[in-house]
Amino acid sequence: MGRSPCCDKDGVKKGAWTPEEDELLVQYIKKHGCGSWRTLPKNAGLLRCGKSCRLRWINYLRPDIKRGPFTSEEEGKIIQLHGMLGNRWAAIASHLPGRTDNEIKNYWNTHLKKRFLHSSGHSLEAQEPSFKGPHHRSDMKSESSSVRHVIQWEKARVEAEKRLSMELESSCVNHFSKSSTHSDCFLRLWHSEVGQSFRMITEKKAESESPTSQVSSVFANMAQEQLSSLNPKLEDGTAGSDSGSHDFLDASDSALKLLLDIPGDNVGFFEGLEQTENFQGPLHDRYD
DNA sequence: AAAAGTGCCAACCGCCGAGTT
DNA sequence: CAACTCGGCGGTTGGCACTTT
Repeated sequence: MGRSPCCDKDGVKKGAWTPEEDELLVQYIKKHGCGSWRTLPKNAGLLRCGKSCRLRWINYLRPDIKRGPFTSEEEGKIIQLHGMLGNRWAAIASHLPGRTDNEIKNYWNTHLKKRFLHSSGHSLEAQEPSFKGPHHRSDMKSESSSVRHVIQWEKARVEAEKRLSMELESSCVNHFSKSSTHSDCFLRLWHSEVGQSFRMITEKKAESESPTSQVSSVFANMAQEQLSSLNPKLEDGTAGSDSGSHDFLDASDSALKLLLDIPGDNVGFFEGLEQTENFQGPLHDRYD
């Protein structure tokens, strides 16, 4: 089943936007709002694809865009959120007011990623043996380069997170030491959007035989046990996907905020999994 | 001064999921 | 239920600016 292009390729302008085009787009959206991106360019008198207009508005023309370099606080948030969410730039951006997913993605790829690889003490490319395919599992030495690439990357990432968390520990408000237990933290995480994503991934992967899915399943079972012991009412395991049944829990925003407050010691359960061979992180199916 | 190399970022491309017909 | 539209997302790239040789 093919799909029609989002716009007629002929007569559609591409490349850098001119100030005149920007002006047309801004004026139109100010008057009529975004509405349908597909029809917007025609109505606004622009020879652009609707997608292009949307991107231009979201990444550049929106009035609430924050310009200028990232602050160290923003950088810290990006690092921690990336540790939890992986390359889900839009989700990360939603926690950084005024920053766009594109901006964060660029910043990560051009600054942070490089810095982590450097500080982790080994380059990813430095260890590149023969490729034996993604499912070769006899031992670590013969592990496929792509899998080890992921492992190396995860290690570098976790190290960086840990370091950052320790740095922040002294200055941040320790949410958990005051009112919550470790288990409580876990419970909240499990019911958050993050936890929901993870459960979905785990369910899918459990169908296959891959080591990654086995590790994920262990994590999922562990989580489920914790959950059951803490709140027997939820032990059927389906409750987590029904946000309406957990009015004591906030949506993803607060859950992530909570996670951002976790000091270094409390993210140990992620780190422990990282030490397992082939671990790709509970939320990182996109690395597959 | 010019060529080559590198970094950065705006914009494009193609895929996906949700919603609609 | 299949076919299709649309918005949204992440990966990638083109081209400009700057630095190095």
